[in-house]
Amino acid sequence: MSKARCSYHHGDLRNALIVAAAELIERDGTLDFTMAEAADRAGVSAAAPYRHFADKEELLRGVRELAILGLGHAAGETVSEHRHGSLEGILAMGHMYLAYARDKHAFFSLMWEDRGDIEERREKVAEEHGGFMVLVNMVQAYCDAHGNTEVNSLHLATQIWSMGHGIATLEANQLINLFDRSIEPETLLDQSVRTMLAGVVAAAA
Amino acid sequence: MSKARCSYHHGDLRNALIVAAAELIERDGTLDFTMAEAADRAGVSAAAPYRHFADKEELLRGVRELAILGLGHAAGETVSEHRHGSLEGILAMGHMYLAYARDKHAFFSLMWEDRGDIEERREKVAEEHGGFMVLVNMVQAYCDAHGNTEVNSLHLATQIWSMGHGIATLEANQLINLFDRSIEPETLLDQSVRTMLAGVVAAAA
DNA sequence: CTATAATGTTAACAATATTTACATTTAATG
DNA sequence: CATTAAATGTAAATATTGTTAACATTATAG
Repeated sequence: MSKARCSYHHGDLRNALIVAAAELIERDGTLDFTMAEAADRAGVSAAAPYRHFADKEELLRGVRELAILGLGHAAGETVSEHRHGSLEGILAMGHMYLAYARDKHAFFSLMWEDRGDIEERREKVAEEHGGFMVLVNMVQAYCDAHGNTEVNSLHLATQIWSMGHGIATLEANQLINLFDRSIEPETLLDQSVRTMLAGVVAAAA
Repeated sequence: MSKARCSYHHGDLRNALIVAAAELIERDGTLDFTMAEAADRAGVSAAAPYRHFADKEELLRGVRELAILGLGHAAGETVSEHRHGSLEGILAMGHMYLAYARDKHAFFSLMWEDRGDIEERREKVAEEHGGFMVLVNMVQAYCDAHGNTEVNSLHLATQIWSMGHGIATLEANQLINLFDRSIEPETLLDQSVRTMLAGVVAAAA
């Protein structure tokens, strides 16, 4: 039972469908692909997906997991490229986030878009907490290096995440530069992160 | 041609449909209401809406306008209740934003959720720029009052908006307190806004 | 008062998610 | 190995919903 297309049975349809759906989402930039097309792309009939997913929503959940993993992976890459606890590392993390939101836009929104299954998504993100925890550690290291042991790095990291997330979503809706076309998302983010971290350093003095 | 239900003609169907849709969205917390139900609620047949809206998307746009206006109105209320240029005013603005996102959740997401008509939404928001401009003015006044004439208040206001927006959307997905249930969105926002504004004051010194 | 534009109605239509009844393969069991 | 149950596919039918078409009624301009 390898991944060969013996004839009748697919062998790994569940994953094939998730990948197919992901491709369609990337291609069209929306979540409006049809089950039939995803099935077709995986080489099966339109009803086959229902052997693996209760409904389209469940298939989307599968894709979402993929997206969450992808972001977590990118976070890992980023942190490995910078000195631990460095300002540059934290800023790079922000840039990675903005880039992901831009380049994998449909994936990015899928991750947060509500479809009633908030609790389930929350669990997924928590489970694959690598991404966020990486940031928390970087922030912690930064604070340590700057002599502030008082700061709650989890709170501070959450603020940084929020800022990045807010900028990313407003940018996606072209609202970040509503009244000033020259605004650069990365600049805006860098600036505010610097200010927040400077606040930490100042408090330590 | 008053608002009486003479019999055949409704008189103000377009608005009635927008209100009906808004009610359904509030009731269910999703955008999945059916055209038929909205029409029914307005007392007309299922096909009638198409005399006023090309498709469901266009009706949604109508509701979105309502939501944007509502937020702008709340911003006006908030600013009028606080001393111009005061820190409290800016913080209150943030609290209002978080409250709106919580209390009118479906409206809030509808405002930003992409459905391909980003440019159109961008225009709507720009048109009804009251809300954001109110914040820009408050920030400007704050900076003036604290002797910093260098700061770009538009940039700073955009950062504050982004932070509020990020916190609001992460909270909506229950991610703001993923690893620390005790985190309070308003506290987090207040704290970061204070830090950003303090940065401005420090730079002026 | 009449012609026309607006606005509603009912009855199809079309696209899609989903279910049903049946087919084929795999895997477990004796 | 033979048999059978569980998985996994298929094709055809169903249900929901957005949308259009053909026709009816009202309002309004001239």
